[in-house]
Amino acid sequence: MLDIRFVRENADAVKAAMINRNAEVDVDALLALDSRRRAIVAEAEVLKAERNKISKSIGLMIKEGKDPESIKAEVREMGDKISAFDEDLRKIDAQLREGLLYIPNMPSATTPVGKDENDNPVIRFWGEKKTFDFEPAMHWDLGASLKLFDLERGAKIAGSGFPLFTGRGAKLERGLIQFMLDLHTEENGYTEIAPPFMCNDVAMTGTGQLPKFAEDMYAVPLDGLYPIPTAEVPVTNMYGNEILDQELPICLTAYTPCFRREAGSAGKDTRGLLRVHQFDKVEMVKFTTPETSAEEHEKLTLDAEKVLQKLGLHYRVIELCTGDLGFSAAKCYDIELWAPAQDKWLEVSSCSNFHDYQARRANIRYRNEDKKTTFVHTINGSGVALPRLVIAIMENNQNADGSIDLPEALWPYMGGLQKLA
RNA sequence: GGAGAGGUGUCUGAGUGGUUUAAAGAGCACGCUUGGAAAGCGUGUGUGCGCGAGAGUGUACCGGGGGUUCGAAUCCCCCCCUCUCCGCCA
Repeated sequence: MLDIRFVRENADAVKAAMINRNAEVDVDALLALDSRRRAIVAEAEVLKAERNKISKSIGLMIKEGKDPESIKAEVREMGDKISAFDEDLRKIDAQLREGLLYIPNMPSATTPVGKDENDNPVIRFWGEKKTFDFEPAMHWDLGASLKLFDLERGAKIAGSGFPLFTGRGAKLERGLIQFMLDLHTEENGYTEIAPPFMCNDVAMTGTGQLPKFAEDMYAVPLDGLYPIPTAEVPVTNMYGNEILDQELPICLTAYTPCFRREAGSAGKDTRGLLRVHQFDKVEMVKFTTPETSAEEHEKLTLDAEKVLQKLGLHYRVIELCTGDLGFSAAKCYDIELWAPAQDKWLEVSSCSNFHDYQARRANIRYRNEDKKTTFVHTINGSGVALPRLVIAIMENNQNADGSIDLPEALWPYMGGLQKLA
């Protein structure tokens, strides 16, 4: 969330940023609450100071054998007033926090201003489009004929959007996960984390899923838990309410399944593995100082790209403009894979710098060079999400006979298997 | 799920209603001392919020939330977590 003091001192900039984001936020209402809050705090604290003084003198009187009854009544009255102030304050604090939790992050100064996804600039391409001397098949047809997954049976036991992988398809999932984790831990310098796959509402609020996006998540109300929509939630919040004494940056990677209700996208991309309710993903998360976060964000994006380069897949990197930027992000690159049968770019990674937005919500701090406690910057990105990666591998590497060549980097992870036939 | 024991600052650990403004020790920082170091001595050492240009000052915080009281780390209620034993279980 934003710092209320920042909002107070930069009200116009905040309002402008919200317009660029297409977000409707009543900044003035929040500032009115804030000034009421400070007025009440000031008044209440004067009373409290006085009460503390008199209470102390009552203690002394008792020790000296004097009768404090007359003063007690007076202080009791004071206490009632203080209680009333505290009650008001509790309400205002809650309203203020709630209001702040619904304000999206300020876009970075380097984030391009734009209205929607059509204004997202392409930053770079890698590789090139593959050409075929036959009509490339869709991944759902390839997957069915090669028996890599069985989406009907997945739908039978859980519902559509819950893929069920079989045989070599299941092994490919496992192999890809291990390939990516090995790459990030052995070459890119990340430490592997195996976190809980469910989180509570505090964690979900810390990274920004709650309170605004509750309907995007599955929930287990009986236990107050949510199956995670991304490893970002447990891995970022593992340092919640802490002052980190480790050297920054901290670079972590984690494999987790991800659960998303995809509310609001019903009927879109419903076929095959394009958009599913449960998928596997390897995530990278960094905790950095404000000074190095921009640089670490660029490096993390390159770390995600390395996965695709090793697999020999054509991709492009785009930068999200202010109108398309995610709620908590200040700056974000999307990496998109080319899928020839789909004839589309498929998003497989979203690499975001959140600045101190999540750190403030989750209360994650470190001591800077002056020993002053400071909010860290958090960065994360997919490295990468599996279903669309699998689609791209299948569609790009297919042969006329319906077989699929596996990228060489995967051979060791597939027990030497080089081709799905 | 049942029974019990715990949760105090960076750490160890005292504190069962009133100069607690949380003892003491360790650690850490700075200073003195020293050829240099250790030891010794001295000083300092939390977080949030309010006010203040600043020095500073007020307030809140002893797992979390409520309550009793003029006054709560301390008493009462609810919850969370850790440990031990029992039960159940991959």
